[in-house]
Amino acid sequence: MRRNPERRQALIDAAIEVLAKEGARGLTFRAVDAEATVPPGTASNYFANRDDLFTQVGGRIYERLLPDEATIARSREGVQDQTRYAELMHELVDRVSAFNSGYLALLELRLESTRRPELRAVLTKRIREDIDANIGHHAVSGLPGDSTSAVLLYLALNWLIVERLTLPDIFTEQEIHELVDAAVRRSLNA
Amino acid sequence: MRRNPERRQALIDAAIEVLAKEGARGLTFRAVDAEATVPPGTASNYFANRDDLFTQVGGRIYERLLPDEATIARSREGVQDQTRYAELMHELVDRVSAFNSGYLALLELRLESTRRPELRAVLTKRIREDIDANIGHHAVSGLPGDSTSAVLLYLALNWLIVERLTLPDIFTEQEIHELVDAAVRRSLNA
DNA sequence: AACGTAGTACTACAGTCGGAGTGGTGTCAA
DNA sequence: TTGACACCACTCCGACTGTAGTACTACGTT
Repeated sequence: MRRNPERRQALIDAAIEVLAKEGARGLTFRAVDAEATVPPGTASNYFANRDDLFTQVGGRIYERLLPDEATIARSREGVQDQTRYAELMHELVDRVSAFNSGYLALLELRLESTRRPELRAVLTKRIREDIDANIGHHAVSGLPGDSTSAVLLYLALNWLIVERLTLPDIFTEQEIHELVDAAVRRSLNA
Repeated sequence: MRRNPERRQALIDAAIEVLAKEGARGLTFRAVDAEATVPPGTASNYFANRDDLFTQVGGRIYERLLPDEATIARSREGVQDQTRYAELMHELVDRVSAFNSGYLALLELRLESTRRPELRAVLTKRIREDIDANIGHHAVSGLPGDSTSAVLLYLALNWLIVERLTLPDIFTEQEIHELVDAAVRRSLNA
C-alpha cells in the first residue's frame, strides 16, 4: 500500500470523474489510472480492492461538495432575513450544480451503497453529519424558519439538482430559479 | 427481432430488476436472460443492442410506477382538503417505496441517460408528461394549493424516497411520516 | 564524495471472467 | 409445408485483477 498523499488524492479525484462519466460499475482500477494519467497498475497499489476504493471515494467526495471556509464566512454576513436565505440557497444550488461530476458521482455512490454495506455506513455517517450541521448552522444564523424548514429545503433542493443534472430539459433555468424562491418562501411557513 | 409480446414484457420487467440489483452497467443481455429464467441468447433476439434495451425499459418503467386506475379512482373520493392531501401523499410515498426496485431502476436510468441521448429523450418526455399530469390532476381535484405546491411536493417527496431507499438509516420511519405531513402543509402556504 | 537502503514509480504478464453475436436445430401451429 | 419462435452451443473478443519484477530517486551514513 503506497503512501504518497498527493498521488492518493489525485487518484481519488480521478475516481470521482470516472464515477460521473462511466457509472459505478465503470469504476475500475484501470479506468482510474487512465483518468489520472498514471501508469496502469498504480491504483492497485493505493487501494486494497474495489470495495476499498469505493469507501475512500465516499469519504472524500463529501468534502469536495461542502462549501469552503470563505463561502461559509461570507454566508454569515449581512441581514439574515428571508431574502438573504433565498440568496444563499441560489448560491448553494449553483455551487453544487457547478461541481457537476461530483454530484453525479455521489448519486452513483448512493446507488452502489445498496450493494456495499461498508460504503453505506460511510455515506450514512457523512450525510447525517451534514444534515445536522445544516440544522445547527441554521439555528445559530438568525435566519428565519425552524429545523423542519431546513430539512424540507434540503429535500426539495436536492431533487431539483438531480433534475437539473440528469434531465436538464425538464425545467428551464428560469423555472429552477423560481422554484428555489418558492421553496424557501413556503418551507418557512410553519 | 422476435415479436412475442408477453415474452418481451417479461424480459423488460426482468431488466428492471437487474437494473436495481446490478446497476446500469450490469444490465446485459445475459443478466436479463438469467433474471427472466429464459435460455441465454433470448434477449439478443428481442433487443437490437444494449441501447435499444435501455430505451425500451425507459419507456416501460414509468408505466409501472404510475398508480393504477383503481388507485386513481379512489383518490378522487371524499372531501378534498388538506388532510386528504396528506393522506394521498403518504399513499404515494408508500406505493413508490414498495416498488423498490422500480424506483432504484429509474434512478439508474436517469444516471445512464447522461450517457445515452436516446434514453434521455424518452425519460424527459415521460417525466415531463407525468409532472404536467400531476399539475392537471391537482387543478381539477379541488385539493388546496396551486401548481407550484404540486411541483414543490414532487421535489421534496422524490428526494425523501431516494433517502429512504438508498440510505435508510438517515431518517426514521417516524421522521419520514412527519416530513411528508410538513411538506404538504408548508407547500400549500403561498 | 561514495555508498547503501527504503520507498515509490513504472512495466509486463498471466490468468480469469463475462458478454456479444450468430447460426443451427427443435417445436408448434396455420 | 412453411414460417415464426424457442432453445442451445460455440466462437470471438475485450477488459480487469493481482502481482512480480525492474528502475528510479532521495536521503542518510560513513
